[in-house]
Amino acid sequence: MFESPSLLDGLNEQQRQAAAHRSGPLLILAGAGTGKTRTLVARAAWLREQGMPASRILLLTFTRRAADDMMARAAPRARAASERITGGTFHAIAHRIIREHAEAFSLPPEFTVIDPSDVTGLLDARRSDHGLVGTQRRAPRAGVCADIYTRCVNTQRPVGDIARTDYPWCTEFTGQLAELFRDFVAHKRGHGLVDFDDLLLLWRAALADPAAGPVLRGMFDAVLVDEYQDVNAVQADIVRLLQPDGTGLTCVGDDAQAIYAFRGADPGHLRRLADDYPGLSTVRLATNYRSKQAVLRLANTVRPQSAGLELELTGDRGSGAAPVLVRCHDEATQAREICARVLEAHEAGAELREQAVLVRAAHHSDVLEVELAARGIPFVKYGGLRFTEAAHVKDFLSAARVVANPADDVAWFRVLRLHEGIGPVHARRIIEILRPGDPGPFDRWADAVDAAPRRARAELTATVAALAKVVTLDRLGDRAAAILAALEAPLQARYPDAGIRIADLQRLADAAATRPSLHDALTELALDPPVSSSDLAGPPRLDEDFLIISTVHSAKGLEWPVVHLPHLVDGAVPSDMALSSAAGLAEERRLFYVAVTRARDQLFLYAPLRLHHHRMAVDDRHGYAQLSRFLSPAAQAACEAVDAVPPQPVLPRTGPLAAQVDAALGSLWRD
DNA sequence: GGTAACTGGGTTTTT
DNA sequence: CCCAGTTACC
Repeated sequence: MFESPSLLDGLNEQQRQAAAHRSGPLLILAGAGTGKTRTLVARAAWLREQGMPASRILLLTFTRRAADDMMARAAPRARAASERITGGTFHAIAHRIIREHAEAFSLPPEFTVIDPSDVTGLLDARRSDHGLVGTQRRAPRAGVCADIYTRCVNTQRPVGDIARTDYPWCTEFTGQLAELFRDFVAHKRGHGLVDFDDLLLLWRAALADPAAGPVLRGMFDAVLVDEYQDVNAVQADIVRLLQPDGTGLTCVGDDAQAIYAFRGADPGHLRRLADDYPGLSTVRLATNYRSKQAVLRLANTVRPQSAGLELELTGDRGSGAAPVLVRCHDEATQAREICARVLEAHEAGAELREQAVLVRAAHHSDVLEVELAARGIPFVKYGGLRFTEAAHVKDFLSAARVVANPADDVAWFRVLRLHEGIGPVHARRIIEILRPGDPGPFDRWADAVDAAPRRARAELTATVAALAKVVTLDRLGDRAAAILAALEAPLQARYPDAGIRIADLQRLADAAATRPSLHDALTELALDPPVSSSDLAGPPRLDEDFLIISTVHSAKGLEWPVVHLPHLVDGAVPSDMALSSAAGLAEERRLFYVAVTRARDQLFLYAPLRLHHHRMAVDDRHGYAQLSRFLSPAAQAACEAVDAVPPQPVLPRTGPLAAQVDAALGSLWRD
């Protein structure tokens, strides 16, 4: 059979086999750096060449960035919608479908998508109604309730089950939790609120529906799923419902890179694909095109081997330099060592943006960030706190949501509380009176305002009146600007640095104005929040160069010529939160594997041997940390170890200096 | 007496 | 940022 030479050119034998797989369910087991994106892009191109219209190909990815990247590579010059592949995260695609057919999902067309912090807030507000106020006994807090809820949904296991296995200290509250969750769901339905989990549940329900299912299924002939090891039970159901016989199904994954169990993901779904689809063909990609052999040597000592899906990476980029393990005296030394090596690599020709510092937890880079700032090394941090989590951004988004969906009382709560003199109690009372219905909340304001303390009434009324007027504006840009104008006074009163924050929001308003609708803008911001306010200004200019700091989770799927991995001590990597269970520890190991395999040429590992707030049981008095247990003898043999000591000797203990100072001061207190 | 505002200590990972 | 405990207002 003749194939277009350009299409499969440059692919190796296995990649080609996967890209040009005829028909029937296909699983591509792709180790790190084995060209899986490339293969997936080639497969989409091949399907199109076989005559499948692009619009009938669905590409499900883990992040929106991955989807955009792949779609740009699959059809770089696609203009018409029919030439474009449908791509995005499960959540984004679900939202697109639900928004378009809100009535079919029995949702009001103005429904709003709430983010996890809204969910926590909502649960917190209703917790006391269900005997979950832990003054005497330790009742689960709002955050824990939210975790249990989403875990139940995403693993599809009942609350009692989840409590027993994952939250044993909450078992006595199972009954109350169940009631709370029932109430929570009813509340969401009653107020046009949809959380992230609902997006998946609704899509799945529609696919399973005898009437709607065939229509939704019929939209796509081929379904390509990336990072299949990180799907949860609901997502796995969606895939099965989209492709009941698997004719057009392609899944790509690597169970050694499963790092989202905490979110309900289960690599078991990857392993069970063969049971779900008896005709499954499997292709293994094991040739690594990313990393030098010396990096792969370390990676292979870390990679967990699971039955049936073994994979040993082999490279084709030459041997390279052994990873360097830098044992540092303490965290400050670690920060200096990282800076020194970043600059050294920079001197040797690696731009700052070709280097990344990957951390287990966002705060692991705190000391480093101070050091970088002091040395004038620019950096951008990914993961950790997001732009939309900043207080003023939440304020603005809440105001926008009040406009978009006046029944959204989570948003009302925040907008009301922004005003001086309004705390949780007054806000709740006002909302009680505003309760949606006919007439809507804006028309009931005259009654509700009486529930506010006298001194807050004038300002509140001004804000609400300004927001009510926004609805009458047509253009999205005008709406965004008017919402910001409505908030200006309370923002000024609340934040000492209001000027900077309002300028920030100005950019947000401008960015939102480019979206098709306020709902789309809000949902996009919730599902895929920009990592920093500078993100809104578009891609940074080419001449700007900065070091990347990222959590390992956010670094998934990415690569850099030079990678720095700090905090390789037990309690940090692996995290002390995960030490108590074998499953948790296994996930930490996979996380470390993902981190190591991000490096193309050079890898630096850092272990601060003395930590300030080290909470390990071992020899805690002196804060000495143990080298990460993942640095086995084999792993250490793959590295070159060096010791870094602080530049200054530690000062020996002296006499009672403070007493001497006090005595000297005493002589000053004579008149 | 009931609320709001302030203070100090702590923080895994995210669609 | 979030939470708990405390102080300071109405």
